Amino acid sequence: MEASDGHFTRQTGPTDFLARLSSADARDLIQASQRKLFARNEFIFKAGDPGRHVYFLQQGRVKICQPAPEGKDVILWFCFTGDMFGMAEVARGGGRVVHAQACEASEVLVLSQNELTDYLKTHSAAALPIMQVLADRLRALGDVVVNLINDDAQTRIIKLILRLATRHGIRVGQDIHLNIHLTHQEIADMVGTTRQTASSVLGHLKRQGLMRLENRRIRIDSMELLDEMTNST
Amino acid sequence: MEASDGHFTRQTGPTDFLARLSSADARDLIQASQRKLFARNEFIFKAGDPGRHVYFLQQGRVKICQPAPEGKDVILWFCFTGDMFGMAEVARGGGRVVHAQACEASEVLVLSQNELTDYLKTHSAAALPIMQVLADRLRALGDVVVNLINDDAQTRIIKLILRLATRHGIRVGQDIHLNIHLTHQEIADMVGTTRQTASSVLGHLKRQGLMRLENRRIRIDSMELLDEMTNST
DNA sequence: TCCAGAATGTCGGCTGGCCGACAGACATGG
DNA sequence: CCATGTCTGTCGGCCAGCCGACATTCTGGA
Repeated sequence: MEASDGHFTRQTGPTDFLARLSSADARDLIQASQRKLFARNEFIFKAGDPGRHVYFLQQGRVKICQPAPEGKDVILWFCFTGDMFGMAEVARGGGRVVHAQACEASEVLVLSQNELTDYLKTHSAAALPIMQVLADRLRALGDVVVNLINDDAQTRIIKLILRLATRHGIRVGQDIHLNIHLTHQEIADMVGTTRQTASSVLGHLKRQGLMRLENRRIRIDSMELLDEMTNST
Repeated sequence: MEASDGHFTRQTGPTDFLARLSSADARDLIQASQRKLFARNEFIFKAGDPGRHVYFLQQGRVKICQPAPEGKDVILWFCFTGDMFGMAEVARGGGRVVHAQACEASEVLVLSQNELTDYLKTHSAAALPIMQVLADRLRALGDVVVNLINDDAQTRIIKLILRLATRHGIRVGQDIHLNIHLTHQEIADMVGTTRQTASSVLGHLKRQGLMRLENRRIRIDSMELLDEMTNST
């Protein structure tokens, strides 16, 4: 068991892009870019915007979600300190297809497309980490797709929690804390169910003592037991 | 390569990686890599393999699918002539999580991880097209996720067909031909339904004169009408 | 050319989970 | 510290789509 639902290792998170750059490359990136601040819930960009900038999250938390016709936005992933986002549209061209919204007050570095290509010309070693981030997300989305296709609502929710825990969880004593403010509605939207179903599944898990929600933040009591529920019931 | 210029948005296919390289870069890539042939249905790699090589499809068609616990493989996407695949694991490290299987006799260029990094050092302009390919797939998977979450079976199937047509369709007279051999089962697996439901939806569409299946290959009579069915019924 | 194995068409029963509805519990900013 | 709007728990009715089963058609390899 090596891949998707395995156990977690790095604290820096597999998503910490900035940490992967050499310190010289990171310094130059900071120098080449412009610093910007965003308030909680503010949009950094929205679907439909031109999309000529890449962002690096220096501090804070950002939610990437893709709007669907009837206002049902789907949360694709979260960005944490060190993460890069907005890259896809810059590389590929065309406008934004997703929103990027600050979950809390956040500080980002902004680089225009031209600045990025210039930077890459002189810092070719930075290309690989970028590919890594993209590759990593590709794999994560692949898992999501498989999950959506094969699993029932309860399993989807459990696997979502495990995915988040693996990527963003912090061990606190016996527990694992997820420092993401999530409503049942948002969980449902990430997993393709209704709020009601999500509520009932989460209630069920809570009653089994597998996890809690404290102030809309997930606390996991036992990854192992949660994982087991995946193949049964 | 050609995919003749009809009324289509993008011709060369957004997926044609090799076409995006400068001719010098492409030449060097071919020189640095090793040529390999695969028979129809042969696996180029399987989930669990080490995954230290990138592949460039010179000729043929390759199916990328991710295995799920109970043997229900999910087809994530297809690669056509000029496409790159196997990049994600090379960039990210870790074993393969997907299978790559030749849909027909295919010819690929193989590059080891080291050869790739060496190549990128001397051909830094090639980094951007790689990012483009990854970004493009990321976006495609995002669409799939939203589609899976929001739409019912019929709409999912129609949108799948439209996606494939947009990316890989070839205009032939009034029709658009999709040169991909697909069984109902495979369509169902891409879209998260059962074979029976897929059969019935496809039968329905055929009866409406919106599309046909000739020798397991999709022929679309009217993209417009198909598209309309997306928002109704 | 022929034939076995694969793919398709279709039916009915059954159920997971959607939908609407509402009461109670928070949490947050004034 | 309170009020209000948001979030959570839970219920019952209902239906899209799953499942199993079967007959029929197709097709690709020998």
